[in-house]
Amino acid sequence: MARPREFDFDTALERAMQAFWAMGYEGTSLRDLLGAMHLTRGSLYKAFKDKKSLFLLVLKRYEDSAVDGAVQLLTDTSRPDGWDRIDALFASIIADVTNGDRRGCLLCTAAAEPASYDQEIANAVGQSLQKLRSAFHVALTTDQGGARVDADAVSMLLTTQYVGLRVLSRSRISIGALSDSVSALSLLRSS
Amino acid sequence: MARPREFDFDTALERAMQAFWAMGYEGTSLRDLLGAMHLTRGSLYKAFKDKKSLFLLVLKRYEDSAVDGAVQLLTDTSRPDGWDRIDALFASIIADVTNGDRRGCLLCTAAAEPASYDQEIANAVGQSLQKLRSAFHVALTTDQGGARVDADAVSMLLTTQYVGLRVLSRSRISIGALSDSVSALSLLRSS
DNA sequence: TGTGTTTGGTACTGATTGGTTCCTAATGCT
DNA sequence: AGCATTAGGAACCAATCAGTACCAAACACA
Repeated sequence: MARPREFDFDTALERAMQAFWAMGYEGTSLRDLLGAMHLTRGSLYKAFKDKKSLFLLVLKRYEDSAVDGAVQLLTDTSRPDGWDRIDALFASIIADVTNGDRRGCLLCTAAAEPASYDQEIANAVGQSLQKLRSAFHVALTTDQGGARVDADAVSMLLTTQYVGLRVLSRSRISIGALSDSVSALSLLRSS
Repeated sequence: MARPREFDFDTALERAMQAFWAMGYEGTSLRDLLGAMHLTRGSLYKAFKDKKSLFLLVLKRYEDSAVDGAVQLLTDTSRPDGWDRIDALFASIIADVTNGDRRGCLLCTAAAEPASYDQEIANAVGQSLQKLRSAFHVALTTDQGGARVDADAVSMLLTTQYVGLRVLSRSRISIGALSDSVSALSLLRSS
């Protein structure tokens, strides 16, 4: 009934995510997006309404990929030791940086930006972080050592640690320093 | 031998710091700065060269005020219990948010921004964070309970927590969640 | 083969970006 | 008083910002 779309919506969204991931919301201009997504203005605005709407879709996509990936890792009870799962998650953060990926986390970057003054963006970011915290909580309470009473507090500490590490990943901090931070988490294991 | 400056350099710098603190480096435009500093373009560019140079001065000023304040708190050996000092620092972070100050930390915000891709800015940020980590280290090794062998790792974990909390402060996260994170730090005390 | 509908692309919008130019005003020194 | 030097301020700069208007191209359906 009408001309079909020439580009793949999902591919374009993925590319937009990569751009926002590297440069943040304000830091990514429309030109950047058009280049990364291989689109022209007309197509972008027709398909995604405007920059903020696109970013909200990207946040959703990020939650469905990166965040849910972390959540699955943390809640995978086939690995009976919850702390093993937590260690694995933080090890993957270090591994990213070791592999030269210093983009950190889209959500964590967005949280620091003025973009977070926008209610819809703040809600999306907060929701994803809440998901992450809940997953930490699950890992702490499905630990083979048994549920701990302080899981609420520790899950939040781990979330804060996640955010801190991801933000520091974007700076030129040494991998050794990041590793130090992660290794200290073992002190929380046997409590 | 020439016309004297009509504005106070230090006051203007302080005002620039407040502006950058609230909106980040990229997020603060020249118009914002001129308004906040009560200057016109000519004065600003004559006195501060350009936006980035001004920001580097601001980072220095922030280190000399906010960071050094935290360092002094952490290294004040008149309080014999190092963990008391650490608790006091984190309590002040919560207090800021409780008092409605959700600006977080200038350095932490800068670390997340694309601004950190700039070497000079990244160096300044890294240096201040290193200062903070060293202060945590001092607090851990001048603790009345005696020096601990894992002070390197724990000091970095605390630095990461600091960054994470300051970034989350900028989002709409609840004070309760932030408090949870801080309260969990007590688990690191007796190890 | 039209006809209606949506796409892709270009040109354009007004506003804003960081930065410069240039002139006048204000001072200290001679 | 006159001169050198610098501050303050307005006008101006090209570049870029996000977003819109408009038109031809491409398709489904009749």
